[in-house]
Amino acid sequence: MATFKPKFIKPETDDAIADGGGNQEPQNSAFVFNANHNLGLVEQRERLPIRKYRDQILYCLENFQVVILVGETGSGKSTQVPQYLYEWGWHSKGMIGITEPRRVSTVTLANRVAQERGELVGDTVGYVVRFLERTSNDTHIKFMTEGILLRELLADPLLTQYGVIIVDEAHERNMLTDMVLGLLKKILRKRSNLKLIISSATIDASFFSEFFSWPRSGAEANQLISVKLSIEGRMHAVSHFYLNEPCADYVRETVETVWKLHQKEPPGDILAFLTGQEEVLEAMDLLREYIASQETTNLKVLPMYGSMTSNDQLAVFFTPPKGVRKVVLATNIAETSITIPGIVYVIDCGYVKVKWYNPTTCSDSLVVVPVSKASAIQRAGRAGRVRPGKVYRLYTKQDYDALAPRQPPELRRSEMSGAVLQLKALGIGNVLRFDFPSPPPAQNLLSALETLYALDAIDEQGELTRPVGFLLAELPFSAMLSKMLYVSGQMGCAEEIITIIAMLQVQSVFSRPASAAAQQSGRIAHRHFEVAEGDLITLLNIHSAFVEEGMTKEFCGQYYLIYRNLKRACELREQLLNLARKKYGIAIFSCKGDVEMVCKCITAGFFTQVAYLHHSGVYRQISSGTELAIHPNSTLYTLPQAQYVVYGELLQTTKLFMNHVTVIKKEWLTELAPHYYQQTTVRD
DNA sequence: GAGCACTGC
Repeated sequence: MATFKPKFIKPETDDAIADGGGNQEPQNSAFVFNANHNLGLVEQRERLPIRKYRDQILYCLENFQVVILVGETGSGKSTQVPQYLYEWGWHSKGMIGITEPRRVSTVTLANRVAQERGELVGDTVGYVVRFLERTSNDTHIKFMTEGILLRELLADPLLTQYGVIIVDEAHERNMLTDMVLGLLKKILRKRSNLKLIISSATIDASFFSEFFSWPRSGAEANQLISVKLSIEGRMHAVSHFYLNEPCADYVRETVETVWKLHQKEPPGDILAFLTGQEEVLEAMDLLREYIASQETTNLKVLPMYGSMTSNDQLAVFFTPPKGVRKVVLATNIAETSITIPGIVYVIDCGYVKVKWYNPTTCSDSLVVVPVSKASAIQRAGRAGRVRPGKVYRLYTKQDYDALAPRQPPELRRSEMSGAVLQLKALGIGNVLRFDFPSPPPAQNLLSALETLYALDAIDEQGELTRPVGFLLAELPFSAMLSKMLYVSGQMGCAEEIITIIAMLQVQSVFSRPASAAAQQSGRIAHRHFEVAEGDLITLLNIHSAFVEEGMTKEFCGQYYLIYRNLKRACELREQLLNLARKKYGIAIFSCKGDVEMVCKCITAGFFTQVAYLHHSGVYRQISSGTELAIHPNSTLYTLPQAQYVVYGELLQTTKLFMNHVTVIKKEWLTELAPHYYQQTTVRD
């Protein structure tokens, strides 16, 4: 099509391809193509791209304390490097520990490595994730989640059991990754015999090598601490195309690009990235208009976003019939979490929706911002998995060049009270001076310290209090929920509070179907559990009903609930009950239907997050007077407004919305948090 | 009347 080509220019040099070749394998692919799947395990190991780097890796580890391994997951580094170290005898200096960001990959990798060694997992190769442990005295290669290593640090601050630590997927820069890296830096300076391997994406390698460098004295003064090692990957080349001029409406531009691509380009499926559900649905409608204008339709358009039911999501994994092209309009879910097969063309709108913590209002904002280069590269890489592909970026080459290298890491965008508590428990007195890989805004740390002080977890000097502070640091959830649990032990309703906490740990239990009719039925079904006290008591009701009805899928189907999440909440609940009783000595009693008691415990955790009904008819934050609204997802949205409520979280979108809302009585505030609420500050 | 996406102790 003549009108199509001039819109995009191909960069004159191919350095855009070289630097943006998509050399990043998704972290947690649902599908990993293995060309050697019918070879024996030994031959498979020999054929992996990483094999030819083995001696180099071992050499670097002999000579440097920190090795930064740059390359993709498909290169086999997560499974092979631990084995190379073991085969070379590194385990004689202590265990080889590998941290992973997720439970599933931890278990899968351990199983795979054990299998390659012809052993059962739990022997030489073991793993530890929350609630699951497969290790023995013979375990020398130990896979674990980052959270587990952090917990081990509490008992063994110098990690004396370990000779080498491998931090896998470090470029993800989760909150825990950053905590672990900051703490490891401290340890490495004290223990010169501890080695660290960081697995990273290209874009972050220099950052890590700068972070892991510090002055040394004597003969070693000029010797570098870290070294970078790049491992080539197996991706196909991706050609990059840009707009000549910025576009005004990227949803429309996406649709037009899909259509032109479809007319002009050879077969191959299309994946388009948009920022949210609303845009995906809008683009679907626009594209349907194009399709309706044609006589024959050989284009299959599919949406893909997180809140779709998993059944609807499955549609994108099917191969379309011959002669039909599949177009997937997706949110960021397709960037790393889900790998859609058959994609040859990618359209990148250039924006992403992110959550951002605002310490002045203690709320999260949901904002649309330009993507980072790392994301743009990751998105483009989705086109090069099956054969050479093409990416169409709906912005100019100049705009691309000006993009930030990466999104600020999670730790800089999040509420910090949990992290601060952890650091305090590890003996780091002044968290403002802790060496974070990317320091969070001081404001975020100060706001976390204020919260912890209000919860009575730290004293005026910033020291952890006994018993509350130390208990809160040990409990595996947020400081406010931990406080709630602590108080519930004293008030005799820990059973109910543990249920509520477990329900809050899992993703939403409410199913939200795509069709309008089903949405309406779902809403009516959910009303069955709703109570005037609010969302947390509603969750309590759902849990009881689920258990009473035999925890069946049928029950969930009938009431539009997500079985998978409810079942996980029940498992979590059982384990929390055990943990609270055995490890923390919390008395587990049920208040047997005394709802007021449960609401009081909720208040004891959330008392810093209170809103009162202003005479103008809107809610205001009690501490600041800021206007707040009940989130439409809350059960209280449709009920008459109560005078006082506490909330679990604030989200800024079109308004400042309160979520997880519970109705309270004003008197409880001065009763449960007298140090925080002087009688006079509680308004009527 | 509104919902980027995840993960962990």
